Amino acid sequence: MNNITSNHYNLDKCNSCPVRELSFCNALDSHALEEFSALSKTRAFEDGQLIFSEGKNNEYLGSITHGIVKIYKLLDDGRQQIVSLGFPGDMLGNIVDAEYNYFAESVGETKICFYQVARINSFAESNPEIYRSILGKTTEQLGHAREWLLLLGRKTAQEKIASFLLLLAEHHKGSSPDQAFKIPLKRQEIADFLGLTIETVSRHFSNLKSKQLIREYAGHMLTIVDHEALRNIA
Amino acid sequence: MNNITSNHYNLDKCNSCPVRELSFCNALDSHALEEFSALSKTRAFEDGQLIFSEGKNNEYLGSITHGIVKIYKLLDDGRQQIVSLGFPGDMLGNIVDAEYNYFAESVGETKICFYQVARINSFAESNPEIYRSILGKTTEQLGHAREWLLLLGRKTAQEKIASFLLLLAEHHKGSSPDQAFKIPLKRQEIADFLGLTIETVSRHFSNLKSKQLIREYAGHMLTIVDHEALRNIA
DNA sequence: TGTGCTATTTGATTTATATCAAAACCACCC
DNA sequence: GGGTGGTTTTGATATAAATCAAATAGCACA
Repeated sequence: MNNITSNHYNLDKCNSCPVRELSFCNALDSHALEEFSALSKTRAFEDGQLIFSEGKNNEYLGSITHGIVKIYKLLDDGRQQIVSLGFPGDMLGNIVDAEYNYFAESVGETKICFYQVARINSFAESNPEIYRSILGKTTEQLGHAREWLLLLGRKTAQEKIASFLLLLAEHHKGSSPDQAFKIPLKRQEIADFLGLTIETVSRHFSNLKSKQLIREYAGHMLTIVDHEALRNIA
Repeated sequence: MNNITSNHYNLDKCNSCPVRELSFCNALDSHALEEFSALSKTRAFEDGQLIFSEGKNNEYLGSITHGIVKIYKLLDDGRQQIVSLGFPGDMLGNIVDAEYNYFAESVGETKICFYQVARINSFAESNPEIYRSILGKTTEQLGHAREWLLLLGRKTAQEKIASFLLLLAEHHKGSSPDQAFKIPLKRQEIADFLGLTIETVSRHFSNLKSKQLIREYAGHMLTIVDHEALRNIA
């Protein structure tokens, strides 16, 4: 990542942070947090900006504060697989490997709070609980990855789509259950997340619409009409 | 897991441990290791024994010392997906979640060194570096899981088989490159690892044999004849 | 040496999804 | 308000892998 310092703003720190309770820094007490937060730099991204790149030096650990980040891998011939979607509160990157192993790209407008890995390690000398906290986030990501292994390896296209829609709905839990929400990914991205082609995704969306389980309007606003039926499919 | 104390032997501790350099306990200095090792109980398993079960209390963290463990998830109708193969030195379970999220089963004869999660946490109060070490193993597993997401989502059956064989070969690196090794999994298990059916696995094995890229004899001893070609396929 | 039992291979056929192709939709901009 | 480019939908067809079915191989044990 180049130019980490551009575009950042250090003023509204953790106290006004929207993911204060969710982020890995949550484990720190207020004294430690004050020290820790001084190490952070928040940066904003527009839609589709590359955040991390495979093979690059692993210099930063991030915490997503706004928006969504897609993490993906590529095969030589361009086939792509999204291996994770990062939502607010999710950790981005790791402090273990010497290099990044993935591409990370913003989906819509996104803000991320970055820490230098080296600084986290120094900080940890007097605050080792930060490792426990990062471990918690990593274990959570491992759980999601393995859930998706089951989906990719053993679910049908219809089951994949239903699971995906329920995953999105999970992230709008705050609002009422039948609330409409925006589908943040394009059809091609959904395909790359579910191991399908764009046409198959589109067809199954149409199918669910015609069965009245979902409705889509204004381009990409989605309402899940029949949660129960969708859960049975998934 | 029931009956943790049966079948164990505490005599040969870390000094004679075959995975001393690989396991998460490696991070500890000899003093800390002495204290830590007193908490461990090693247990042996025969082929096909259930080690962990989904939904059960997460009471133990393990380190595989001998053999292979398959970690898998199930769908309601019995479809199965192996989400990880654990080899010697790999960590089994986690210290974060309240419950196990997977089934774990021995593949062939297996030995595992167990620690109670509660005891690890007490130990960590004076030896917090153990968290950093567990984090390292967890990050490694996350990397493997995401590699497999790419495989399941985007690779063809032939590419899957080739990748699988190279993965196995990786774990016999010690021996010479063209050395024969035993395929530890049955065809059905390979299928459940690669998101295929048993017939498809069998056909592609036959195909690779007829193309002289691999040879198989004495039931399940495998030689990779043409590493390079296999790597090109994968 | 034969008798089951399970695992594996091979064959025939079906099917879900991919591929190829074109039309429809949508957002943006002059 | 009508072009322009990208995205999505829909249709026709192809194909890889699944399914169904049966033969073969391998192995434990009488």
